[in-house]
Amino acid sequence: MEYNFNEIEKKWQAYWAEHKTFKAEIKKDKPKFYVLDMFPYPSGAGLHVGHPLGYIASDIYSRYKRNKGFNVLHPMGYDAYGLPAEQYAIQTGTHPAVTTEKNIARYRQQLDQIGFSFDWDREVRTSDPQYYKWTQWTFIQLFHSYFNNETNKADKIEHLVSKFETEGNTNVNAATSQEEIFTAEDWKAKTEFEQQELLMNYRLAYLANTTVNWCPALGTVLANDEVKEGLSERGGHPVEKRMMKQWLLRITAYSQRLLDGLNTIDWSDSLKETQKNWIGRSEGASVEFEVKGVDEKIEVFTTRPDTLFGATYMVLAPEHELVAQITSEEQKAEVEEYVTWAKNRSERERMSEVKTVSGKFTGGYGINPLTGQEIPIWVADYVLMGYGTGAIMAVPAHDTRDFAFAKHFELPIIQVVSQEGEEPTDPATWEDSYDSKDGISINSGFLTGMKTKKAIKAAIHKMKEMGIGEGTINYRLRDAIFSRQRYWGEPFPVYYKDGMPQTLNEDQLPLELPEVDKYLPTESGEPPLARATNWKTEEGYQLETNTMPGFAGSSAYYYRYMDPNNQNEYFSKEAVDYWQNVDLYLGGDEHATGHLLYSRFWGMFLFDLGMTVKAEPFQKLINQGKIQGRSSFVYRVNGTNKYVSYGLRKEYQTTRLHVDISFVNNDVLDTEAFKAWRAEYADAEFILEDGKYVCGWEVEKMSKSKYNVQNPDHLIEKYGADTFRLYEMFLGPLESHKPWDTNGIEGVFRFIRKFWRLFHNEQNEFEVSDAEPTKPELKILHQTIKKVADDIERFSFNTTVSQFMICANELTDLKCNKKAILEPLTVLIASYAPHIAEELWQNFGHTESISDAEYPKFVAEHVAENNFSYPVSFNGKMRFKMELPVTMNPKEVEAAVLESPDAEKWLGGKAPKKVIVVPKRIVNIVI
RNA sequence: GCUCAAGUGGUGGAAUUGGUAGACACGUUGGACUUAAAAUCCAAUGAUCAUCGCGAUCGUGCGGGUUCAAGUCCCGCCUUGAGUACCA
Repeated sequence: MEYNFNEIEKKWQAYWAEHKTFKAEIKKDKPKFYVLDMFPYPSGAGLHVGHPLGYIASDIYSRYKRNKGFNVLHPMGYDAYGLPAEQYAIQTGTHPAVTTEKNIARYRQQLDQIGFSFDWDREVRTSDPQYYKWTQWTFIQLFHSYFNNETNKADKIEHLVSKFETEGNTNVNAATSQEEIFTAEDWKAKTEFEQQELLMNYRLAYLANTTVNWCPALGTVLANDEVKEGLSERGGHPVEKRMMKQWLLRITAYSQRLLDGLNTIDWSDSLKETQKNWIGRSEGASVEFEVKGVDEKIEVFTTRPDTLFGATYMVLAPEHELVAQITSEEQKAEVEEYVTWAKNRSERERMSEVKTVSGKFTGGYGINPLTGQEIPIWVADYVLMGYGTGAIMAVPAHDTRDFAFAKHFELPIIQVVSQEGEEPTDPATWEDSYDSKDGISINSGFLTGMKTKKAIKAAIHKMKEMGIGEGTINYRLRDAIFSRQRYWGEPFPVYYKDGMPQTLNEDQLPLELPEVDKYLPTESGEPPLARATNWKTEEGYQLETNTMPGFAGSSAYYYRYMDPNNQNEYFSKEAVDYWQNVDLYLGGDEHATGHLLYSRFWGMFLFDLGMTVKAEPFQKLINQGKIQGRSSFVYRVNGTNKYVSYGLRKEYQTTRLHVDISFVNNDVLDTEAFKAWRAEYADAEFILEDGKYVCGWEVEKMSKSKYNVQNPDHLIEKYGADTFRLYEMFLGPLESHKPWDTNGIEGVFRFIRKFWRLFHNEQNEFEVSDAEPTKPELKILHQTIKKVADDIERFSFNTTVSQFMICANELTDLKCNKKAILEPLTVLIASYAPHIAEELWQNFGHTESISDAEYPKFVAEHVAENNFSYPVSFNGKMRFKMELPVTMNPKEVEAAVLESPDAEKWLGGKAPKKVIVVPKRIVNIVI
């Protein structure tokens, strides 16, 4: 074999490992560059061709930056805690640590054979006590912190306590769920238990009784981002709402900073948009409504205080605390029944019934503070307890949902917004609500005649004056539920003393995950950790039995990589001062609202503690697209065991069946392999076209059940890692989703062998010449130097591969085997195909790794041309080309073109109306 | 429903600032080499028309518009994918 990739690749992988070629160290004289991949969860299935796509791109970028003179940090590790290993443990009794270890070994072996430039000395695993010690440590800091809205950052809870001792909470502006105002005397009068309970309303990590997403099948609660369409993201099990006492992180305190920070980072617009929507900021006003005959006020949130005059009824969420108090005797039974029904529905049921209107009248009345009018109070599940205050004023004329509700229950509708110069019509005749963000107030007392924007301001001003409301900002973002009733996660560094949670001392960390007899909840429904014997502190206090969620360990691993073996602190000041933050982060977009939001929050908190130097952890972020499978199909003639070829299938009644892509080559089925596949196909008969059985195909998700999984191990065995790397990049733009084409890899394999032949004679001996390069040879080299650098910088990896092909084709045509050309070319390709590059580099006589080589300098003269071939268009249509010196000015070009015989033919004797000359681009003649 | 992204040959895709549409590959067809196959090399390959070695017309989802010039910018639609789901 001429190009023995197997031998070459093994040789260089061993070399890199042995010489620790990619070990990153702080080098203050060199600029740093931190390239990070989202670390994988090591699943049992191993990698398929989709997984390494991002790793290859980031590896190319890392190697390129290294050649460009940067000190590159490019680490890898494992997000080792997770549900699959635990589910497997429940079924088989195998400890999740064992499964995880095994899967990691397999991942490592698969990663190694692709030839990545990771610094493996920096590997982290979230399930390693030396790692999760710092996850626990951060939790303790969060517990002892609150968010000061005055300084807009986290502060020590002790500072808050001393304030309470001197002046109570009257002047405290903090992110809190504490509503009640108290004085210093009140504070001092409280028992320690009461004080601790109150502080929970301020802590950034706090314990609270709250509505959670409970997943019975997984036996745990889930965070909002772990629930997709009412089902658990992992496993797709139904999720329901439940009240439970849980740990939460007060991420909502950072809502505004999380929003503002988006303007400072280089992420895709769509990802920023997703985060913006998830944070969901809306400006509006809170308004108090008095309740007739009850000494309570209902606070509502509205974005349209200008429509207050159109509020004809109010709605409380079924869970609203005032429902029982407001409900009249006559309505009591009905309302109670409704509330019970609404509370007991699963999320999925609730969502599928979005279009059906339901609700009950409570019998109570609220008083419109501006009109003094009594309006009925309803309870309905279209109002959510989780947003705003869980109560609304309904303006049916101008809100779609209120309109539908009012129509259904025949409640009055009053129009209060109109368009300028438009006559108001009778709302009773409307088909839809009039949702105008931009109009003129009508029927609205002092607001009448004002434009919406002004009316909103005026309404807020008036309400403030009356002391019934004020302008407020609401966020959709909810605090993150941080407890999981699972085994395989970080234990909380928390114990309970007299019913109140206390944190362990930092010197007691890590609190290691205990052994349990079964990975299931106890008989009494407590989490698995309750099974651990003596799960108590030395003093005998009960330790927390919940564990932390998946995002705990992944929220700051990027900082730990900077100093992964530090025994004394999370990471040293020196390390973080040098490495700062991640310059380039690559990963899937499924983490848009989970990991990427929690990480930013976690990073901001560490920044507030003064531990880091950048508020945003990931400066540039790229989401690589998914690689889809290309499924193949056979067409079985119904009721027979005959299979008809794709082109003839219309002549029969057929059923389309997936067939394993390993039996299919260029859409032609290996019928013998197919017959051998399964017993039921052993006697299969085929109706062929042109002597072949042609399969149909479709692009689908890559999955086992569709028999379209491409295994990287097989491809690397067949073509080598360098070809595999090049082909993954050649498939298309990094960020777009694209199908894996089984056939295309052959073309890249052809290219790499062609490339190899440039350096070798017919006996496959390395042979390059010392001759001076010619102008065309220098031209293609320098074009390539420029194109490759430009394309890598803009993450256009597919076009770089094309350029390598163009370059190799051209040098082959020129029969160029000159060292002066091929040696720099080797450096250019080193980031994409590192093994072959190292081998050739060594043959040139180098003793150092090519990763230390300098990226070749681009010399513009080499690509400069004396002439430019002008495309000449007539009325925008290209008709002919004309070669002219680049030194000609537009006037001269125009003259030269008009004089040419070609132009004469197209002009047909007429004088051109206008001639446009763009130097070195185009000539356009208008006739 | 709302938000975002994307629609270019038989296929993956290229065209970076409005300036030669289809680079580079795959596939297909024909040819060379070979006992044969593989490998390799050469040629053709958007569609239609053509007195097919001159050429012409059409062509980047659809319909308009701006411009000397539009795949690229603007307006309206269609389709696909993703996210979100009563957010007041």
